[in-house]
Amino acid sequence: MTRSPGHLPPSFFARPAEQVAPELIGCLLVKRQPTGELLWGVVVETEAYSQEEPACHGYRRRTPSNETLFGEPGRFYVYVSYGIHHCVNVVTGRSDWANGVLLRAAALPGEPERAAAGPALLARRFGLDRRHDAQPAIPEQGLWFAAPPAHWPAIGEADRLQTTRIGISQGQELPWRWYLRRSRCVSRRARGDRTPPAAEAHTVAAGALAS
DNA sequence: TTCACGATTCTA
DNA sequence: AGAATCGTGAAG
Repeated sequence: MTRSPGHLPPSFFARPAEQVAPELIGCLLVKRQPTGELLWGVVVETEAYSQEEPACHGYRRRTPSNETLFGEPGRFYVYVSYGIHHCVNVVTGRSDWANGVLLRAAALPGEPERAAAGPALLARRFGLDRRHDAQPAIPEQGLWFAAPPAHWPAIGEADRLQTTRIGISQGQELPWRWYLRRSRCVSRRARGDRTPPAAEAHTVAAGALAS
């Protein structure tokens, strides 16, 4: 079924966003280019959103623009931010329940560290826009997630920092943001995080693997 | 039809 | 710290 090794199946996303979001850290976002080449990056920062809290796009009502968030898990939900930017989510949970994980940053092999440091930059780098909205995250569609290669060092609880979400005015108390501590590709570090941002094992590993 | 507001980013 | 910039939802 899975032609692509490590492909995260739709069932992976059929759980609450706050459960999926931390597990997505370290996974690969992969896009098959028109040329056939693969563009990929390590997900280093995510946020969870859920219908019952006010920061969620599905908090108020179901509309044409947030419809995907209410749909099947395992699809991309792409929305326009500030009229200019695009932000990419993967839908989680179950149908008829607005639930999803925002992809906030990724580390790309052989590219500037901050090329995808932020949700809009990530979307731009991967060339994603509203046309990708509602698209299933499967290899057959050309855009999907893969588990970290088995020979990479496993990411544990201690490698992730859990903190509050960014850029929202409501629901700021919820600790629903996670990022890879050592990564330099994170959009913004949490206040009080004094982890030396020097070590970037996974970024380096990614670069090495690409060559 | 009009208005206010961002799940952001870049610059000073 | 502040501006840029425009799609979208709620109000009128």
